[in-house]
This record gives sequence, C-alpha cells and structure tokens, in this order.
Amino acid sequence: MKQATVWDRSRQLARQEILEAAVRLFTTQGYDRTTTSEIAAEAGVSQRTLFRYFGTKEDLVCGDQDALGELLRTTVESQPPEVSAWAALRAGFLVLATANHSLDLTLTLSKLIFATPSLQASYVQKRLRWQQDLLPAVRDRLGGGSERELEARIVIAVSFACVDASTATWVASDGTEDIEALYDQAITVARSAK
Amino acid sequence: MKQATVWDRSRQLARQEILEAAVRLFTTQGYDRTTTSEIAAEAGVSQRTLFRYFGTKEDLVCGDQDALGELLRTTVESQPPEVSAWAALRAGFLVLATANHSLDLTLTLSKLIFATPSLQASYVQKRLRWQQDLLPAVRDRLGGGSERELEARIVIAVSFACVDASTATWVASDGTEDIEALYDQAITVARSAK
DNA sequence: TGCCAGTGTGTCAGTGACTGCCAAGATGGC
DNA sequence: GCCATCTTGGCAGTCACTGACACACTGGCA
Repeated sequence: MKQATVWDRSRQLARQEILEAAVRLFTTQGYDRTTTSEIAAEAGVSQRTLFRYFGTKEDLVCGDQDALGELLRTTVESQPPEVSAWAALRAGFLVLATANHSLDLTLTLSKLIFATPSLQASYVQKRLRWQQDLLPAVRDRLGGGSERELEARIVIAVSFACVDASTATWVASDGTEDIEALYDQAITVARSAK
Repeated sequence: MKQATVWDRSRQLARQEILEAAVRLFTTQGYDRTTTSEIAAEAGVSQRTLFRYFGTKEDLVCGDQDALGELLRTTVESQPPEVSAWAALRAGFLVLATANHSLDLTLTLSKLIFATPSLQASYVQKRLRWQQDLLPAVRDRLGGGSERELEARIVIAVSFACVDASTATWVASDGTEDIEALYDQAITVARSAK
C-alpha cells in the first residue's frame, strides 16, 4: 500500500504553508481584520485552493479539533472496564494535552480563540459535539441503563467544565502552570462542592 | 415622561411583523434555505430595515436571549442572602421558564435551534456569556473569596447542564412534560452522582 | 400655519465568506 | 507516448451584512 506520495507530499506542504500564513496574519492583525484572500496571497495559492483545504475560515484555527475529538472518544472507550467514568475522561483529556502538536502553537491558537467571539462559537460547538459523542461510552461505564443517560450528561459536563477552568487558568498564566495539576485541582473542587 | 409612541408603536409593529415572517419561513423551509431578503419581502420591509431591527439573521431566532440572560442574572442576585447558590440559580431558571412570552413560540424556536447547527453555536455562545455574568453573584453566595471562583464555575456549569438536559427532554416530549420537575430530577442526579 | 430637528426607511454600491463550473496543467500507470 | 486521474486557478454568482445618501414622516416650537 505504498502511496505515490508526490501529490501527497505537495498537498501536505501546501496545507502547512497555508496554515502558517494564516496563523502569522491572525496573530499580527487579528482574526477579523484578516481576509481569506490575504491569507491565500501570503501562502502563494489561490483563494479557491485555500477553501479546498480548509472548508471554512474558522477551520484554519479550529480545524484540527475534529481529529482531537475523535482521539478523545477512542481513548475514553479504550480504557479498561474497571476504570471509572471520571478517570476515563481524565485519561482522555491527558492524552489530548500531550498529543497536541506543539504546546506553543496550542497556546497561540488558544489565545486567538479566547480573544475572538466568532471563534469561541465554533470552538464551543465542536466541543458540544465531543460531549454528545462521549455519551454512550460514559453511560455504559456508569452502569448502562437509559436512566444513566442524565447522569452521564452531568459527569461529562462537569469534566468539561473542569477542562475549561484549568485551560483558562493555563492560558492566563502564559503556559507556565501545569495543566494536569490544574485539572486535578478543579476536579477536587467539583467533587467536594455541594 | 409619557412617550409620543406613534413611532414606538409602529416600531414595535414592524419588529413583530418581521419576526413572525421569519418564524413562518424558517419553520416551513428551514433556517438555512431561507434568505434574509426573502424574510424582508414577506414582512413588507426592505432588507436594510430588517438588519436595523435584528443585527443578525441569527438574532431573529436567538435575539431575545440577551434580555433573558439579564433577567436571569438580576433574579439570582436579588435572592435573599440565606438562599444557597444552587437554590438561587434554580429560582433564576424558573423565572426564565415562566417569563417566556409564549410556551408555544419557545417550543418552536427551541426545535429550530436544536435542528440547526449554526443556531446551536450562537445559542451556546450566548449562554456561555450568561455563565460568565453569573460568576460574581454565585461566588459571593459561596463565601466570597477568589478561591471560590473555581467552585462557582463548577456550580454554574452543573446547573446549566441540568437545564440543558431537562430542556432537551422537554423538547423531545413536545412540551408535554413539566420542565420544573425535569430540572429537579436532573439536579438530584447531579448532586448524588459521584 | 410654517419651519426645523430628530428619527425611520429605502436604495445602492460594496465587502467578505463561500460555491459551482470549467479549462489548463501536473502526475502516474500502461 | 497516451490516457485517466488529480489538482489548481479563474470567474461568476449567492448570501449575510454595512456605510452612505436622499427622502419622508413625526413632533415641537414660533
């Protein structure tokens, strides 16, 4: 199954180049003040090609999120059965944090998302989908029955809230704090708060 | 301070007419397959006027949410001091449920939002803002210190998750079930799940 | 009654994201 | 070298949305 890869390589290269140009312009000019044709020109491709690689302007920032959601779900599902729902989710989040290509790029993109309302919307929407996709696995881990559906929703929502809180703190600290510790701290608060 | 109200009345009327036309077209054709100029024509105004009343196409569906968020916040803040954070939030949500103009319209719009991804995004985003606005009040009710900020975030997130779950169930039941009971059920699950 | 300021509306042109279509060039298998 | 396949660029068009301008209407004041 060895692929010819001349096309594949150039595709990969073009994609990379477009992405870099986009991030460069976004960080210097801001997301809203950067047009897609500008990015295309900077990357040396036509606007049409840009939209073939990234279906949406938002995808230039949030596009990789889809793959991350998939990674999260499979990680949670592949935890051994004796692992609790809480622990399974924690494991999934940790894999995400370490799987992120470069912490530096992650920090840059996170700042961009936090600073741009329209990006926040698409980011939150993608995360909502993650939560939906996690429902079956978490429900099964809680005991299975459809009565556990509500409980599963809550467990997932709380876990994500902890990710949010710790991520926000992490970004605010410019990436100096330890995300894992922050998450555990948030979970501790959540499970004792009542 | 009696207002002249000839303008006000015609403004109110135009707004109402645009809104009704929009809902009519959205429910019959779907949100994405309805253009703003179509709505304007149906309402008998120019497209420009439509955008003066509703800054965004999404606002035609989610526009009133802003006022609701304000109502939620003031309700929570005005609860007596001895009321717990959980109870204060519950009180706020109840006011929202009953304050909704018409349950019928609410049900229609909710279905529209649930069925349209782009609407979900703006809906969720607005609700995120509500959560932020609620932070100070809830934190104070939990004891005040900045250490309570994380806890406040969690309490709010869990409460909203319960609203989500109960609303989803309510919409799925076509509005026949009692939202208040559903919410209490969700909260019970949330506070015992751990 | 006539004038004037404030406000609402329509028209028009324009921007920016995004899509369908088609022609041209590059690539790889034969 | 030939042909199917893939990729790209250009172009026209749609749709959401905005700024600018002119016109009309309302209410207050002289």
